[in-house]
Amino acid sequence: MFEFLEKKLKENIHISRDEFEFAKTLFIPKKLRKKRFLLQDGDPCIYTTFVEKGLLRSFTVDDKGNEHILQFGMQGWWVADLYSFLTGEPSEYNIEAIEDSDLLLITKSSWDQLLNEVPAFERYFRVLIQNNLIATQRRLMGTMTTTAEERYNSLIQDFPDIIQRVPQHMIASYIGVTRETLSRLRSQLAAGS
Amino acid sequence: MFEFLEKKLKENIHISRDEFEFAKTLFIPKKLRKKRFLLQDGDPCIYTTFVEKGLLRSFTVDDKGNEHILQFGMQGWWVADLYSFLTGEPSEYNIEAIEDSDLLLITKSSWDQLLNEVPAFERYFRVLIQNNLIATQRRLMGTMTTTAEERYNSLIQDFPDIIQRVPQHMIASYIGVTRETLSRLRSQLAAGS
DNA sequence: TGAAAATCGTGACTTAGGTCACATTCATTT
DNA sequence: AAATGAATGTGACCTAAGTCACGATTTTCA
Repeated sequence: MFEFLEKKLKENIHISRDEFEFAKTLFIPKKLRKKRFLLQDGDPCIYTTFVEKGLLRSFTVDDKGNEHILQFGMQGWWVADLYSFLTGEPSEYNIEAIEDSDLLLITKSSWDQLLNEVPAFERYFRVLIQNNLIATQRRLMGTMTTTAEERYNSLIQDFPDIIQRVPQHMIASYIGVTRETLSRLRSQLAAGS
Repeated sequence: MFEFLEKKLKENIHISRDEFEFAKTLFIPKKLRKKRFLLQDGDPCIYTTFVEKGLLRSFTVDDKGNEHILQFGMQGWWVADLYSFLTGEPSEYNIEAIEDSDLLLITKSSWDQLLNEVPAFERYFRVLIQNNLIATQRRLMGTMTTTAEERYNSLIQDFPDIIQRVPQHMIASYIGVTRETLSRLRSQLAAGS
């Protein structure tokens, strides 16, 4: 149940066996079946989630009922609404399983305890958040400087297998266009090659 | 020269006098005059910068020569191209002073030293980056869910004084529209009230 | 102070992507 | 196996924002 978490931690930091055993006591294993929700908007995001296996997405729903995907959470990734997790305020995001998933949940108080008692975790999360910030800044600038087609191509470049695992309308809502636009774009790409 | 840095640190973490004195030795004070550059794209971003006084902006220039602003750096903020700073790769960003500014620069190796020798700084930067990530995620979702007008209103809501200090075409390139679009938008807002 | 450079406004036209509507295929459940 | 719902494709039309062009005003700095 903790294989992938252990692997990911050891890629980034050095922790002792005792520290890892302690960490394991703070996580809550959970299986989440496809199409089930881990978080619904309006509720506070009380867990940060590590994906041991499967695939999640976090997304908002706007006034017109359109979904906008903030993040796909693949194996080895962390998923949460950070703001709600840190403040306890109601979340504006939903988190849903795209595939049957094995998750490791940790509450805010356990997380605080982990950071306080195992300084290596403080560093681990700093690096994690840092990389996430870099990626999010890239994506933000991408929406300002590139076309929908370029963003689609970047996505399949960066995450080739996501196309196989995720329905197209979710890809569309991740790159920031409607499903119709992505559909047309793909048929143009297919014709042009 | 270190007044504002000290203030900002003490808002977030507890550090001893000795630790702060040590930290001070790692920073390089620099005055940067209006319109001068701290970083030009193509060069590696060798410093992370704390703004003691003044105003910076970081921005990219796309193929057509249009500028896109990632960040304004006001008093008490940190500015860098994180990716380039961490990896040493050439930066795709420029950092320029919008006003005459007093800066505190720190190199990667000094920064590493600071994080290793004063654990409170590890936490300080984790929290800083965390808040930046939350804000950047908000801005990203904003570009997908809101109109240019709403983004403009949010900006003047969040940073009322920025309108006075920054030329309009930079505001436009921050919210992700052309200067013409922002100009028209403003005259509509003025007419409608 | 006087010339050069920035900045801003605005009109005419173009365009990428959105909206709405309907049809088809594919998957899921009972 | 039938049926319901999810996912995709595609045509016709619309709209927010971009592009290009020109003038006017304001700053900057030599």
